[in-house]
Amino acid sequence: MSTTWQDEVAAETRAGGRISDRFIVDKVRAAVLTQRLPPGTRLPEVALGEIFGVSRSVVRKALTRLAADHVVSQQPNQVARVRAPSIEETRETFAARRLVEGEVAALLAGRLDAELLGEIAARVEREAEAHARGDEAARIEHSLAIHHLLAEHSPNRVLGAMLTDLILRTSIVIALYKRAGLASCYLAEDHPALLAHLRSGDGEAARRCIHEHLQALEGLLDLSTRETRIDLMAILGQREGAIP
Amino acid sequence: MSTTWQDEVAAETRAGGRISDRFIVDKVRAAVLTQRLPPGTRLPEVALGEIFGVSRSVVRKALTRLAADHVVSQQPNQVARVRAPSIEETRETFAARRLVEGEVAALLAGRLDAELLGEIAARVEREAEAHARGDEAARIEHSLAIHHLLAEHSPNRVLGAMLTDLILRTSIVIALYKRAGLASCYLAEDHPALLAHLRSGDGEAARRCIHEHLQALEGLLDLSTRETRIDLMAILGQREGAIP
DNA sequence: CGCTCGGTTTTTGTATACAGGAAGCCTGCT
DNA sequence: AGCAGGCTTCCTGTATACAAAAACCGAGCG
Repeated sequence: MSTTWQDEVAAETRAGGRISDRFIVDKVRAAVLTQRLPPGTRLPEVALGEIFGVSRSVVRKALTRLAADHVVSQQPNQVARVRAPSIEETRETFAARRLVEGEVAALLAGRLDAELLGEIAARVEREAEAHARGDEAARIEHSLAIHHLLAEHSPNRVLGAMLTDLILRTSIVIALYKRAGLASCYLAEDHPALLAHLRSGDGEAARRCIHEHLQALEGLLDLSTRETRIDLMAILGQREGAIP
Repeated sequence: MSTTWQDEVAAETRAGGRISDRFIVDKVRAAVLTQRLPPGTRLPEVALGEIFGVSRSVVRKALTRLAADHVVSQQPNQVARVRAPSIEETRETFAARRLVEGEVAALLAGRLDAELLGEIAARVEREAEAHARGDEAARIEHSLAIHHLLAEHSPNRVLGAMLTDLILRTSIVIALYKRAGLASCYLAEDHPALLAHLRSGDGEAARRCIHEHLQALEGLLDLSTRETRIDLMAILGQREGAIP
């Protein structure tokens, strides 16, 4: 994704699609996830409007939705900024996701049809391949897809929607707090083990598996309280020109 | 609350406050909770704007936020309508709340300071009094306050925010599906028992208590699948003039 | 050198105008 | 009478203009 947003807008309009708030939400969210938009980045409405070729009305709607998704923070009479979840919030988000995704996995175990199981199995395999060949972007895509499949097919759709939200939020903080030296947050055993439990129908094992998986993932992050780099960035940080 | 919205607007402006989207959100939400706005009610932007004395911009923002809270449904190029959660969604909402509020209660047990415990105890007492004297509105207010106190003071604020949302949603469906003959959804033993567990610090007992409480509450509703009264109302229902 | 005060600039909040789509309605035909 | 088609009317989507608030910048002073 080395293209600029203007290029994508041009491609979209050529393809006959109108630029709507949803388009903007997707692009900004993707940019935050890949850290092309670092935390604290200012997102003025007019600037975004010019980039996407729409008026402030559409941009405002998009920003409101991004705020509801906890991607940006919107305070009255102030510019919207890319949110920088604190270390504490990061821990709490992981804890919440452990609870919710564990329950979803437990509900789902043994109830998956063959097609869905196959889809998950394919993703698990392709994730391992991507990791082996060092393609981190592809690995993340497959890993996210696995968890999104669980969320989308949750028998309890309310929990499923909550899980979708939590997956996004954890992805953001993983990008934020990934230990500098670490090439990848990959745990080779976890996804295959989860798949096995889902297939065998052992709900409690699936729950435990999810729990440990997320615990391990959180452990790979640099959540040292001493170094409050992020808070400083949020307070001082008005690095401009980051809009590309 | 027998006053009309126009009266409340007049009172607010006299008091020096501007009418903002938040004001509208609160009023509509309250009206939905008390069923002054039945499910399916149309909420055209211009009509709301005239009632509250603001332009469509503000109304739109309010409606967007109400949609994010699952109070109204907004589909492209269609009027916003008061949402009518299905029976299935009702069950799923209760299940989600059992999971989340159970965890919050377990986290909270034994960690509450004396002041908060006192506040909860006072609410429990006043709820019983209100029930004894047949003041259902006051009883609901105190009951909601108890659960909101748990949500607000959750050590995990992410879970706390999720619980706040679920409390609202369950309140809506309780109002919707309350068994016709039932005067009140009151379970005399539950809140005092919860308080005792929170005080003693037995987290698992508190979780179980919440679980059973919510299960009992759900049992008091009329969720018979045969009678799809609500779906019909959502489909046919465009009873107008229900705005005041 | 640091701080404060005032003006300027940027940015959001709100209202309004116009265009497009959906729903309802009335007429005319079968 | 029932139904199809077109028309009118209502309602939302988007753009834009103006007002108010906040942020920024620089001069003047301690």
